[in-house]
Amino acid sequence: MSDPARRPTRQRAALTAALGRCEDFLSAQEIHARLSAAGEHVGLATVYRNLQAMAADRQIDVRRTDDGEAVYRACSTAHHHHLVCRACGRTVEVTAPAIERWAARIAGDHGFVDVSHTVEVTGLCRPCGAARR
Amino acid sequence: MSDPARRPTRQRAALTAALGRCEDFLSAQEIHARLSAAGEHVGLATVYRNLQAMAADRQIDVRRTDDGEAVYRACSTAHHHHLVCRACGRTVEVTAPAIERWAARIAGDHGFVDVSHTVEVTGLCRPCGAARR
DNA sequence: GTCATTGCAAACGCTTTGCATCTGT
DNA sequence: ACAGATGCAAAGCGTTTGCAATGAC
Repeated sequence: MSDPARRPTRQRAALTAALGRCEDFLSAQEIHARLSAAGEHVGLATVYRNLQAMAADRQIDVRRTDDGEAVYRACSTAHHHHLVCRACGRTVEVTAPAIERWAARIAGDHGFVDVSHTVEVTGLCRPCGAARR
Repeated sequence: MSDPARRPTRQRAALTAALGRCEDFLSAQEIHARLSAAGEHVGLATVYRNLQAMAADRQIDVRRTDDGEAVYRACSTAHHHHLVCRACGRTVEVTAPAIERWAARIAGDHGFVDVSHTVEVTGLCRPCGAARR
Protein backbone atom coordinates (compact mmCIF):
# COMPACT_ATOMS: atom_id res chain seq x y z
CA MET A 1 0.00 0.00 0.00
CA SER A 2 2.98 2.24 0.55
CA ASP A 3 5.59 1.13 -2.00
CA PRO A 4 4.02 1.07 -5.48
CA ALA A 5 6.95 -0.93 -6.84
CA ARG A 6 8.43 1.49 -9.33
CA ARG A 7 10.19 -0.22 -12.21
CA PRO A 8 13.39 1.07 -13.75
CA THR A 9 13.08 1.69 -17.48
CA ARG A 10 15.19 3.25 -20.17
CA GLN A 11 12.70 6.11 -20.46
CA ARG A 12 12.73 6.97 -16.81
CA ALA A 13 16.51 6.88 -16.73
CA ALA A 14 16.72 9.23 -19.71
CA LEU A 15 14.29 11.55 -18.02
CA THR A 16 16.23 11.61 -14.77
CA ALA A 17 19.45 12.17 -16.67
CA ALA A 18 18.00 15.07 -18.63
CA LEU A 19 16.77 16.71 -15.47
CA GLY A 20 20.08 16.18 -13.77
CA ARG A 21 21.83 17.84 -16.68
CA CYS A 22 19.99 21.12 -16.21
CA GLU A 23 19.99 23.48 -13.26
CA ASP A 24 16.87 25.30 -14.34
CA PHE A 25 13.21 24.61 -14.60
CA LEU A 26 12.17 22.86 -17.80
CA SER A 27 8.71 22.23 -19.15
CA ALA A 28 7.58 18.74 -20.01
CA GLN A 29 7.62 19.69 -23.66
CA GLU A 30 11.14 21.06 -23.46
CA ILE A 31 12.34 17.92 -21.78
CA HIS A 32 10.63 15.82 -24.42
CA ALA A 33 12.23 17.90 -27.15
CA ARG A 34 15.68 17.53 -25.64
CA LEU A 35 15.32 13.80 -25.34
CA SER A 36 14.19 13.56 -28.95
CA ALA A 37 17.04 15.76 -30.07
CA ALA A 38 19.43 13.48 -28.20
CA GLY A 39 18.04 10.48 -30.04
CA GLU A 40 16.21 9.15 -27.00
CA HIS A 41 12.73 8.22 -28.11
CA VAL A 42 10.35 8.73 -25.23
CA GLY A 43 6.66 9.30 -25.75
CA LEU A 44 5.31 12.64 -24.66
CA ALA A 45 2.71 10.96 -22.49
CA THR A 46 5.43 8.99 -20.78
CA VAL A 47 7.30 12.17 -20.03
CA TYR A 48 4.20 13.65 -18.47
CA ARG A 49 3.37 10.53 -16.52
CA ASN A 50 6.84 10.18 -15.09
CA LEU A 51 7.28 13.83 -14.22
CA GLN A 52 3.97 13.70 -12.44
CA ALA A 53 4.92 10.59 -10.50
CA MET A 54 8.33 11.95 -9.60
CA ALA A 55 6.82 15.20 -8.44
CA ALA A 56 4.28 13.33 -6.33
CA ASP A 57 7.17 11.46 -4.72
CA ARG A 58 8.95 14.75 -4.16
CA GLN A 59 11.88 13.61 -6.28
CA ILE A 60 11.60 16.76 -8.35
CA ASP A 61 10.22 20.25 -7.90
CA VAL A 62 7.27 21.60 -9.86
CA ARG A 63 6.20 25.14 -10.44
CA ARG A 64 3.87 26.91 -12.85
CA THR A 65 4.99 29.62 -15.24
CA ASP A 66 2.88 32.71 -15.69
CA ASP A 67 1.13 31.18 -18.63
CA GLY A 68 0.22 28.04 -16.78
CA GLU A 69 2.85 25.68 -18.08
CA ALA A 70 4.21 23.24 -15.52
CA VAL A 71 7.99 23.31 -15.20
CA TYR A 72 10.20 20.82 -13.41
CA ARG A 73 13.62 20.80 -11.85
CA ALA A 74 15.81 18.20 -10.20
CA CYS A 75 15.38 18.53 -6.45
CA SER A 76 19.04 18.11 -5.73
CA THR A 77 19.82 21.63 -6.83
CA ALA A 78 20.52 23.85 -3.87
CA HIS A 79 17.28 25.35 -2.75
CA HIS A 80 16.71 28.86 -3.99
CA HIS A 81 13.99 31.15 -5.25
CA HIS A 82 13.53 33.33 -8.27
CA LEU A 83 13.32 36.99 -8.97
CA VAL A 84 11.72 37.21 -12.37
CA CYS A 85 11.18 40.07 -14.78
CA ARG A 86 7.60 40.40 -15.83
CA ALA A 87 8.52 41.87 -19.19
CA CYS A 88 11.50 39.94 -20.52
CA GLY A 89 11.44 36.83 -18.35
CA ARG A 90 14.97 37.26 -17.12
CA THR A 91 15.44 35.46 -13.83
CA VAL A 92 17.85 35.87 -10.97
CA GLU A 93 18.29 33.17 -8.40
CA VAL A 94 18.19 34.30 -4.83
CA THR A 95 18.59 32.46 -1.58
CA ALA A 96 16.87 33.49 1.59
CA PRO A 97 17.72 31.59 4.70
CA ALA A 98 15.41 33.86 6.65
CA ILE A 99 12.47 32.86 4.47
CA GLU A 100 13.20 29.19 4.90
CA ARG A 101 13.15 29.59 8.65
CA TRP A 102 10.02 31.68 8.57
CA ALA A 103 8.17 29.16 6.39
CA ALA A 104 9.08 26.28 8.67
CA ARG A 105 8.04 28.18 11.76
CA ILE A 106 4.74 29.53 10.45
CA ALA A 107 3.79 26.08 9.18
CA GLY A 108 4.72 24.45 12.46
CA ASP A 109 2.71 27.00 14.39
CA HIS A 110 -0.37 25.84 12.53
CA GLY A 111 0.31 22.15 12.92
CA PHE A 112 1.42 21.58 9.35
CA VAL A 113 4.02 18.93 8.57
CA ASP A 114 5.96 17.83 5.49
CA VAL A 115 6.29 21.44 4.54
CA SER A 116 7.50 22.94 1.31
CA HIS A 117 7.19 26.43 -0.09
CA THR A 118 7.32 28.64 -3.12
CA VAL A 119 8.46 32.21 -3.19
CA GLU A 120 8.50 34.26 -6.31
CA VAL A 121 9.29 37.90 -6.62
CA THR A 122 8.28 39.55 -9.87
CA GLY A 123 9.03 43.01 -11.14
CA LEU A 124 10.64 44.83 -14.00
CA CYS A 125 14.38 44.47 -14.37
CA ARG A 126 16.42 47.62 -14.88
CA PRO A 127 16.35 47.65 -18.70
CA CYS A 128 12.65 46.85 -18.89
CA GLY A 129 11.76 49.28 -16.16
CA ALA A 130 13.64 52.05 -17.93
CA ALA A 131 12.12 51.23 -21.31
CA ARG A 132 8.61 51.42 -19.97
CA ARG A 133 8.59 54.99 -18.75
CA MET B 1 0.34 54.91 -27.03
CA SER B 2 0.24 55.32 -23.29
CA ASP B 3 -3.47 55.74 -22.42
CA PRO B 4 -5.46 52.99 -24.15
CA ALA B 5 -8.73 54.91 -23.55
CA ARG B 6 -10.64 52.28 -21.62
CA ARG B 7 -14.40 52.50 -22.07
CA PRO B 8 -16.83 51.81 -19.23
CA THR B 9 -19.32 49.06 -19.98
CA ARG B 10 -21.95 47.17 -18.07
CA GLN B 11 -19.88 44.00 -18.34
CA ARG B 12 -16.75 45.51 -16.90
CA ALA B 13 -18.73 47.03 -14.03
CA ALA B 14 -20.32 43.69 -13.20
CA LEU B 15 -16.91 42.10 -13.22
CA THR B 16 -15.40 44.67 -10.91
CA ALA B 17 -18.38 44.38 -8.60
CA ALA B 18 -18.12 40.60 -8.44
CA LEU B 19 -14.44 40.80 -7.62
CA GLY B 20 -15.07 43.41 -4.97
CA ARG B 21 -17.63 41.16 -3.38
CA CYS B 22 -15.15 38.39 -2.70
CA GLU B 23 -12.06 38.38 -0.54
CA ASP B 24 -10.58 35.30 -2.09
CA PHE B 25 -9.09 34.29 -5.38
CA LEU B 26 -11.63 33.28 -8.01
CA SER B 27 -11.06 31.65 -11.36
CA ALA B 28 -12.36 33.23 -14.54
CA GLN B 29 -14.87 30.44 -14.84
CA GLU B 30 -16.09 30.87 -11.28
CA ILE B 31 -16.55 34.58 -11.83
CA HIS B 32 -18.42 33.91 -15.05
CA ALA B 33 -20.64 31.41 -13.27
CA ARG B 34 -21.41 33.86 -10.47
CA LEU B 35 -22.32 36.58 -12.92
CA SER B 36 -24.58 34.23 -14.83
CA ALA B 37 -26.18 33.07 -11.60
CA ALA B 38 -26.79 36.68 -10.69
CA GLY B 39 -28.54 37.25 -13.99
CA GLU B 40 -25.69 39.30 -15.43
CA HIS B 41 -25.05 38.02 -18.91
CA VAL B 42 -21.40 38.44 -19.72
CA GLY B 43 -19.64 36.34 -22.32
CA LEU B 44 -16.91 34.07 -21.07
CA ALA B 45 -14.46 35.57 -23.52
CA THR B 46 -15.27 39.00 -22.20
CA VAL B 47 -14.56 37.86 -18.67
CA TYR B 48 -11.19 36.54 -19.77
CA ARG B 49 -10.36 39.62 -21.79
CA ASN B 50 -11.22 41.98 -18.99
CA LEU B 51 -9.50 40.05 -16.25
CA GLN B 52 -6.43 39.94 -18.41
CA ALA B 53 -6.53 43.67 -19.06
CA MET B 54 -7.15 44.50 -15.42
CA ALA B 55 -4.32 42.27 -14.33
CA ALA B 56 -2.01 43.91 -16.86
CA ASP B 57 -2.96 47.27 -15.37
CA ARG B 58 -2.33 45.89 -11.91
CA GLN B 59 -5.91 46.57 -10.89
CA ILE B 60 -6.23 42.98 -9.73
CA ASP B 61 -3.90 40.22 -8.59
CA VAL B 62 -3.37 37.01 -10.52
CA ARG B 63 -1.98 33.73 -9.37
CA ARG B 64 -1.98 30.17 -10.71
CA THR B 65 -3.44 27.25 -8.83
CA ASP B 66 -1.54 23.98 -8.73
CA ASP B 67 -3.44 22.71 -11.71
CA GLY B 68 -2.67 25.74 -13.81
CA GLU B 69 -5.91 27.63 -13.54
CA ALA B 70 -5.55 31.39 -13.30
CA VAL B 71 -7.27 32.92 -10.29
CA TYR B 72 -7.92 36.58 -9.64
CA ARG B 73 -8.53 38.77 -6.63
CA ALA B 74 -9.33 42.42 -6.08
CA CYS B 75 -6.08 44.16 -5.23
CA SER B 76 -7.58 46.16 -2.39
CA THR B 77 -7.73 43.17 -0.07
CA ALA B 78 -5.18 43.40 2.68
CA HIS B 79 -2.02 41.73 1.49
CA HIS B 80 -1.43 38.28 2.88
CA HIS B 81 -0.17 34.85 1.88
CA HIS B 82 -1.46 31.34 2.14
CA LEU B 83 -0.52 28.23 3.99
CA VAL B 84 -2.27 25.45 2.12
CA CYS B 85 -2.78 21.79 2.87
CA ARG B 86 -1.67 19.57 0.04
CA ALA B 87 -4.19 16.88 0.90
CA CYS B 88 -7.46 18.60 1.79
CA GLY B 89 -6.91 22.07 0.39
CA ARG B 90 -7.57 23.83 3.66
CA THR B 91 -5.92 27.24 3.66
CA VAL B 92 -4.78 29.54 6.42
CA GLU B 93 -4.04 33.17 5.72
CA VAL B 94 -0.79 34.41 7.10
CA THR B 95 0.85 37.79 7.05
CA ALA B 96 4.57 38.26 7.05
CA PRO B 97 5.87 41.78 7.31
CA ALA B 98 9.40 40.42 7.29
CA ILE B 99 8.84 38.76 3.93
CA GLU B 100 7.43 41.93 2.44
CA ARG B 101 10.52 43.82 3.47
CA TRP B 102 12.81 41.10 2.27
CA ALA B 103 11.14 40.95 -1.14
CA ALA B 104 11.36 44.68 -1.62
CA ARG B 105 15.00 44.76 -0.61
CA ILE B 106 16.16 41.79 -2.68
CA ALA B 107 14.36 43.17 -5.73
CA GLY B 108 15.82 46.62 -5.23
CA ASP B 109 19.30 45.18 -4.87
CA HIS B 110 18.97 43.75 -8.36
CA GLY B 111 17.56 46.88 -9.92
CA PHE B 112 14.03 45.60 -10.20
CA VAL B 113 11.13 48.01 -9.90
CA ASP B 114 7.34 47.73 -9.73
CA VAL B 115 7.77 44.69 -7.56
CA SER B 116 5.20 42.18 -6.46
CA HIS B 117 5.56 38.73 -4.96
CA THR B 118 3.95 35.43 -4.23
CA VAL B 119 4.65 33.24 -1.28
CA GLU B 120 2.97 29.95 -0.75
CA VAL B 121 3.69 27.43 1.93
CA THR B 122 2.30 23.96 1.39
CA GLY B 123 2.23 21.00 3.72
CA LEU B 124 -0.11 18.62 5.42
CA CYS B 125 -2.41 20.06 8.04
CA ARG B 126 -2.66 18.28 11.37
CA PRO B 127 -5.59 15.97 10.49
CA CYS B 128 -4.17 15.03 7.11
CA GLY B 129 -0.67 14.59 8.45
CA ALA B 130 -1.97 12.28 11.16
CA ALA B 131 -4.10 10.29 8.72
CA ARG B 132 -1.19 9.61 6.46
CA ARG B 133 1.08 7.84 8.88
C1' DG C 1 -19.73 57.85 -37.75
C1' DT C 2 -15.86 55.77 -35.52
C1' DC C 3 -13.53 52.75 -32.85
C1' DA C 4 -13.42 50.12 -28.61
C1' DT C 5 -15.98 46.20 -26.76
C1' DT C 6 -18.82 42.21 -26.85
C1' DG C 7 -20.52 37.49 -28.00
C1' DC C 8 -20.22 33.25 -30.13
C1' DA C 9 -17.89 29.55 -31.69
C1' DA C 10 -13.88 27.73 -33.53
C1' DA C 11 -9.07 27.28 -32.64
C1' DC C 12 -5.16 26.52 -29.40
C1' DG C 13 -1.75 24.42 -26.41
C1' DC C 14 -0.76 21.89 -22.48
C1' DT C 15 -2.04 17.88 -20.24
C1' DT C 16 -4.55 13.57 -19.49
C1' DT C 17 -6.49 9.17 -20.74
C1' DG C 18 -8.00 4.70 -23.19
C1' DC C 19 -6.19 0.82 -24.86
C1' DA C 20 -3.22 -2.37 -27.14
C1' DT C 21 1.61 -3.56 -26.89
C1' DC C 22 5.86 -4.17 -24.60
C1' DT C 23 9.15 -4.97 -20.75
C1' DG C 24 11.15 -5.87 -16.17
C1' DT C 25 10.98 -9.28 -12.58
C1' DA D 1 3.29 -15.31 -16.90
C1' DC D 2 1.93 -11.00 -14.62
C1' DA D 3 1.76 -6.37 -13.37
C1' DG D 4 3.62 -2.14 -14.30
C1' DA D 5 5.26 0.96 -18.12
C1' DT D 6 5.04 2.76 -22.82
C1' DG D 7 3.29 4.78 -27.21
C1' DC D 8 -0.01 6.63 -29.95
C1' DA D 9 -3.80 9.10 -30.85
C1' DA D 10 -7.99 10.94 -29.18
C1' DA D 11 -10.20 13.53 -25.68
C1' DG D 12 -10.22 17.29 -21.96
C1' DC D 13 -10.10 21.69 -20.35
C1' DG D 14 -8.83 26.33 -19.49
C1' DT D 15 -7.81 30.01 -22.38
C1' DT D 16 -7.37 32.75 -26.72
C1' DT D 17 -8.81 34.56 -31.10
C1' DG D 18 -11.42 35.78 -35.60
C1' DC D 19 -15.10 38.23 -36.99
C1' DA D 20 -19.47 40.34 -37.27
C1' DA D 21 -22.72 42.81 -34.26
C1' DT D 22 -23.19 46.24 -30.62
C1' DG D 23 -22.48 50.28 -27.77
C1' DA D 24 -19.91 54.43 -26.10
C1' DC D 25 -18.42 58.93 -27.33
